[in-house]
Amino acid sequence: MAKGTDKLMLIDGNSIIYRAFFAIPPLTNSSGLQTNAVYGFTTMLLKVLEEEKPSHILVAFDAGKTTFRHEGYAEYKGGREKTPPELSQQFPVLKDLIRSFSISQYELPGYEADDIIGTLSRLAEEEGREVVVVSGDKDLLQLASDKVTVLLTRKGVTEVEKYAPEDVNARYGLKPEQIIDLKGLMGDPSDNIPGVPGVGEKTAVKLLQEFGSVENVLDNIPNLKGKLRENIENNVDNARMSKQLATIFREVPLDRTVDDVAWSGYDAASLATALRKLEFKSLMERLDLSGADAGSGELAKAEIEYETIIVGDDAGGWEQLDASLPDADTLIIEAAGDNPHASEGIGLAVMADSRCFVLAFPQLKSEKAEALLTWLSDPEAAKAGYDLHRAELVLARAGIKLCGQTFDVQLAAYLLDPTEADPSLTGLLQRHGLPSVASDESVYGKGAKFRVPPTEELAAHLAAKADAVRRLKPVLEDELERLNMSKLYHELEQPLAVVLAGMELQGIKCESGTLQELGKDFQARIEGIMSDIYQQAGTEFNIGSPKQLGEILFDKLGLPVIKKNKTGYSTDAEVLEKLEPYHEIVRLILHYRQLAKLQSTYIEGLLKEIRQDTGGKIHTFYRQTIAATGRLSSQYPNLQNIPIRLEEGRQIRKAFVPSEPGWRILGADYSQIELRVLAHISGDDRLKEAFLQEMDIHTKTAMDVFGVPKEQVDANMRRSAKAVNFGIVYGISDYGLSQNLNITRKEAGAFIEQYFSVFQGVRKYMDTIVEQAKQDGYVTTLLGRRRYLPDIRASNFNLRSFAERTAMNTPIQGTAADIIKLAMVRMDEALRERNLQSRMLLQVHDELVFEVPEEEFETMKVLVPQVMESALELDVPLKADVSFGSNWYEAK
DNA sequence: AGATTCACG
DNA sequence: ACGTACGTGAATCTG
Repeated sequence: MAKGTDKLMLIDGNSIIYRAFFAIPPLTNSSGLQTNAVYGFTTMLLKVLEEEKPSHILVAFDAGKTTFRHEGYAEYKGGREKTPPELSQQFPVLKDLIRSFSISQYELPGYEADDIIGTLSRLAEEEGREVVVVSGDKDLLQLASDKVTVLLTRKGVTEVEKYAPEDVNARYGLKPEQIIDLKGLMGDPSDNIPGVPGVGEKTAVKLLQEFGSVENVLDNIPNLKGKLRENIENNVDNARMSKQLATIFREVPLDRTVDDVAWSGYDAASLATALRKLEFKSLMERLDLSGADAGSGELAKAEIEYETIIVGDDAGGWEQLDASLPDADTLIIEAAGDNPHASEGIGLAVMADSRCFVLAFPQLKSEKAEALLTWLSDPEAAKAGYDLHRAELVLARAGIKLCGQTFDVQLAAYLLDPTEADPSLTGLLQRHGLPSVASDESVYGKGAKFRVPPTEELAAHLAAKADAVRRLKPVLEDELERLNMSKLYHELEQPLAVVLAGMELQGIKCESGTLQELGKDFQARIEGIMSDIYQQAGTEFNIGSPKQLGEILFDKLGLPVIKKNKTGYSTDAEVLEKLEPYHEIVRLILHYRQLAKLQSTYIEGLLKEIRQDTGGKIHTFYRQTIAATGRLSSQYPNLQNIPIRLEEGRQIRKAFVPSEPGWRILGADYSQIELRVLAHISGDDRLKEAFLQEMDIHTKTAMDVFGVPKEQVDANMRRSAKAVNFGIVYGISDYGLSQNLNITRKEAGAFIEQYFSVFQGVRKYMDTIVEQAKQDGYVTTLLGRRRYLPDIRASNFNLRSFAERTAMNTPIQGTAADIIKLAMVRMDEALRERNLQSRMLLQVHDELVFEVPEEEFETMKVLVPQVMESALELDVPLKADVSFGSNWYEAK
C-alpha cells in the first residue's frame, strides 16, 4: 500500500466493532467462530486506509470494566446490556488481525479508547501533524480542529462521514468543543449519562447557541422560563457532571508516541494467512492476496532466487564454497532418524547470499572441507537454522563442534505458539503464508520405506529448506519482538539450547551390571507372582492384556465394575485399588504391574540405551519445543521419569553413577517452587508469609485452613492440605480434589471454599487470570512466555473448564520452568567462569543433577543452590536443597 | 495408529 | 446439569 504523507489515523476500536457487530448479519466460519464484527471492522479499515493513506495508525481499545469516570459516577455506562458473547469472542480475533496488518493497538486500564485517542491526537497536533479520528461515536466530534478531522461511520460501518470543525457547525450549529456541553444538557442514554430531563438535541443546541456553555446556561437560569427553567434548576449538578463525563481526557499517561505507531503497510503474506484463516475470501481477492498465501491450495510457486551448488570431491565446488563462507548465514543439517545421538547424517546445506551449497554428509570428512569446518565451529559466524540443537548433536557425533547458533526458526515458532501441533518447516511456512517446501515424508518416505533420494533431488530439498529458514527468520523475529518475547528467546531459550546439547553429549554413566542384578530379582518375583495369579484365576492368561484381565476379573470372578473405558472394562490402578478387598488376586495384579513396568521400561529399556562407545553412558535428548507450559521433555530415553516414589523402583537410581573415579553425584532440587511462584504472582500475604517464615507449607496450610495451632495438625490434616495445595496449582475443581482425597464432592468443595477464604489473594489471582485469559485469549509467565487458550470461551462446559484450569496452571508451571531454565544457563556460565570440572548432567523439572570431583565438593555445595536461588528474584525467597551421593539413589 | 497403563515433576 | 485434576514419554496390546 502506498505510503501517504505525514498523517496519523486513530481508530476507536470498541466503537467500530460494536457498530459492525450490529450492522452486519451474523457470519460464521467453518470452525463455528462468528466473524461478522471482525469482517465489518476490516472492510471499514480497508476503506479508510485507501482513502486517507495514513503514515501512522493506532487502534485504541477500552480496557477493563471500570475507568476513572466510574470514580465520580458509579452508574456510568450502567444499565447497559452485557456484551453478547458472540461479540466478545471476536475481540481477540480482531486484535490478532490488526497485528497481521502490522498496525499498532493500545489499551490502558482505567481509560477508554476515547481518552487514548484524545491524548495522542493532542500530542500529534502539538507536533503540527494532521490527524484523522475514526469512530462511530459522535462524542469524538469534540476533538475536531484545524488539524483533526473526525470520520464518523454512517449506517453500517463502511460509509463514513467526514467532519472538520465547519462540518460540525453545519450539522449541529455548534463548535466542536461545545459537543460536551450538548451532552451535558441532553445526556446520553447509552452511556447512562443523565443530562437534563426534557432537554433534547433541539433545546440543547438552542441554549448553547445563546449561552455558549453549560456553565453559562446555569448562570443564566433566571433568564429562562417555564418548565425548561424548572428542569434545569432541578438538575444543575446533573448537567455539570454529565458534561464532565462526556469530556474526553487528553492527558492519559501513554507510553507510546506518535512515532511509535508509524505504519509502512502490511506484510502481504502474514495478512493473507490471517484472512484465509478467517475465510474472508472476498477481502483476499479485493487485496489481491490470494497469490501471497501459500496455504490457499493453488500454491504460489516460489520464485527461486538462489542457485543450488552441489559440493563434493566428485562434484567440485569447494573453492566457490570457501569463497562464499564469509557471507554464509544459514545452515541445514539433515539426519536420518528421530534420535540425534543415533542418527546418521544425510547432508547439509549452507546458504550465503543467493548461493546455496549442498553437501552429502560424508563430504565433511574430505580434506577440502577444512574451511567449512572452521566456519561451523566459528562462534563469530552467526547461523540461522531449523532445530540447531539437533544439528549440534549430529555434528558432534561426527566429531564437529557447532558454534555461533543465533536463530532457530523451530525454537522461535515454539515460543510464538507452544501448542501448535505441527512443528515441521512445511507447516510453519504454510501458517505464515510463505511458499511451501516439500514435506520430509514426501522426500524420504517413512518407516521402512525411508530412503535418501538421488543427489539432485536431495540437494533441491535441502536448499529449499535453507531458503525457507531465510524467509522465516525476519518474520519470526518481528513477531517475537511484537509479542515481547525477543529477550526470552535470545537470552534464555537460545543459550539454553546450547547448554542442553552439552549436557546430552556429556551423558550420565549407567552401570549395566547394577541394572541386570536388579532385573534378575524383578524377574524372579514376576514369575512367582504370575503363577500365583494363574492359580487364583484358575487359568493362564496374558496379564498384560487389559482385555483378558477384564474378562478374568469381571466375568469369571464377578468383581464389581467400577469404571469403563472405550474398549470395555477399565483395569487401571485406581480401579484395582478399590477392588482389593474383594479378592486376593487384585493385590497380586497390582504388584505384577508394578514389577513388569520396572522390568520392561526401566531395566530392559535403559539397558538398550547404554552406549559402549561413550563409556557406558546414557545420552538423553531434551526437547525444548514440546511442552505447552515451557517445560523441557526428555526422550531416548526419558530420564525425567526414573522411579523414586516406591522403594522397589527407586533402586533403579543406584545404577546412575559418576563417570570418573572418586567423583560423586550431586542432586539439587527446588523446594516448593510452584507454590512459591504462586505466592509471588498472586501476592497473597498469608502464602508469602509462610515462605518468608520458612514454614512447612503443607502444615502451615493445614493450620490456616483448619484454624488450629501447629501442634494440633495431625498427619491426615496435613495430607488433605497437601492435596489442596496440589489442586490449587493444577487449577482446582471440587471434583478433582474429591477424587484425589477419596471424599465427596461436597466435602472437597467445602475444603476449597475454606482455603480461599483464608488465602484470598490466591482466590483473586484465580479469578483474575481466568478473566484475563477470556479477554486476551492467552496467558503468560513471568518471563513473558505465552500460551493461547482458544477454548476459554467455548460454550462446551468441559472444554471451557479445561481451558480455565490451564489458565490457572500455566503461569505457575511455566514460570517455574522459566526459573530453572535461567538457573541452568547461569550454572553453565558459572562452571566455565570458575574453570570447574564439575558437569551438569540432568534436569528433572525442579531438580538438577551434577557429577562433581572431590576437590569441588565444597564449592559446588555452595555454588549450585546459590545460582538456583538467585535465578529470578521473587517476593518470596527461592530455596534449593543439595545432597551428594555415590549414585543418584543416594543423592537424595 | 490408537488406546491403555503407569513412571516422573 | 455438565464430569477433569496440570505437564510429559514409553511399553504393550489390539484391531
